Amino acid sequence: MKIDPNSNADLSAQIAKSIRDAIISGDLIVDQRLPSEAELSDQFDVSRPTVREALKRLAAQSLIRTQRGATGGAFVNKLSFEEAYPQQITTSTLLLSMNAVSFETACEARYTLERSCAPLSALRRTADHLATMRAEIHRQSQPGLTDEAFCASDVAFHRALVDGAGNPVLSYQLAGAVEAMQPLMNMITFSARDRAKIIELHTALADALEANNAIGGDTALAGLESYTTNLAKSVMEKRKNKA
Amino acid sequence: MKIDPNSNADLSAQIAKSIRDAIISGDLIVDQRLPSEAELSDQFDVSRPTVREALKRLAAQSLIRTQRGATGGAFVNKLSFEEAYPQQITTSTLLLSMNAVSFETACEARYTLERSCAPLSALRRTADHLATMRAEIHRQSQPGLTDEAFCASDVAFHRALVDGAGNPVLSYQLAGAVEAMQPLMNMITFSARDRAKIIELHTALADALEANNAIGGDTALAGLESYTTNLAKSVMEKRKNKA
DNA sequence: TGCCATTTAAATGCCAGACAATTAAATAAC
DNA sequence: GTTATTTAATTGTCTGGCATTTAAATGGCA
Repeated sequence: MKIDPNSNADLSAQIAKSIRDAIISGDLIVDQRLPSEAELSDQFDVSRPTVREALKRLAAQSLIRTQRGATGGAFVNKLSFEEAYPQQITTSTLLLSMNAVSFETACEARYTLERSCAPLSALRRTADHLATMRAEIHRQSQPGLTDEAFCASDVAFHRALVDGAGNPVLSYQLAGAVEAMQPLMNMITFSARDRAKIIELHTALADALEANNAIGGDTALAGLESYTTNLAKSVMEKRKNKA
Repeated sequence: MKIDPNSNADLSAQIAKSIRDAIISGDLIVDQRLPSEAELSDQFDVSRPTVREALKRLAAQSLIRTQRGATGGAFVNKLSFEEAYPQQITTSTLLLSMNAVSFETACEARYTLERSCAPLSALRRTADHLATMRAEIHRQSQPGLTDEAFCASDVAFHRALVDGAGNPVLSYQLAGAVEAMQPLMNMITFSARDRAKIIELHTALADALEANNAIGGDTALAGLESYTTNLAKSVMEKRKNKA
């Protein structure tokens, strides 16, 4: 583990990279204890605060966890899907909002990915997944629901669909695509008629999955995509005309 | 921006969360300058090193960038797809290796997602994408190629396929799924016959995309998936018998 | 006036040393 | 043998300082 004095990166960034590489390459394995901060400062020939900054960088990526006390220290963290989810969602959300991704582009990505999960979900969804979807459909039909709550429920519904495929890698990769849409969806005002149509398509989707009907699921998702896209388009146009 | 003294999290973690929330909510916008480290220590009533640890956490997530000098400071960073790619890939790779995800599961996720991109790619791929795919096919047929280089070229080929869909959100979401497979693929030894078969399927795929033939592309990808899965299965069995 | 060199000030990068808080293990007391 | 106490190791935090970088302010000069 050495440091390049010619690099123009911060010392803490270089140290973090060095340790990160060791984790990725397998030189440091899960639950292995890193040297103490004092030892690391010696090894890298930097001060303890600098080492700490490096460790915080790694902690921010959930690559290590720290424990205080006598047998404490920094340990290589077993990155779990649960931990990775929120990061994935945060990053995806910021990517969309900061890069002015159009509603169409984001929507296309989301539905393209979801439609690829639907056949697997039709095959493997459990009763639990179906129950979640039905519950969310029921919530969506509540009259007093705010637009935001409606969108949140929509996300929960679609997450259940994705999880139904029974592939954690797939669930992880899609978490960003599905959840990051919510801020965009929140910009839309849903009329009672809009909601009824969406609920109808959600019901058709749940029915298809319950019947292990992959083609029906795909049809419903395709319908949702075109309906959502058109809805967004008309809302945007109305807003433009007003302004 | 306040801190909860009852939380058992590090001060630097709390401060990082506070600033991160401000960025996500839009209270801090892209390129906006954060208060200086000294000002932040005053505002949060902590020392400068603690503030710095918080800022390093945010820097590790590419949420801020820092500049030295008179008009320097920490600025909200415009998170770009280019920056997000490596993080996504690192996280995906570690998730697979640390959670003992089976080859089948990872492979299924990868090909499921890729097959969803193929129709769009058949529609929109540019000459550039096709050229990249052809070049990688050519590289794959070089006799002296190591298994690792073969896999790396495989990844590049599939990235071109995904990028051909012309949807940056899709490219980003799939980067993890495609690239994270490489360490798993590297565990396989490819015989000349294996490579020939894979190159044949790659060629069929490129031909289909060139002809805007979505169905042909899907067929080739399905063939690739089953061939890869079976290949991995037989390699694993051989290894098991040896041991 | 206009241009160039110098100085200055503000900010981050880094360091040394110290103390507080936490925790497990070693030790002592009963 | 069990419980209470002490001890030592480690991270968390603070104070204060110096080095480095950079843009802007200043000053000198034509």
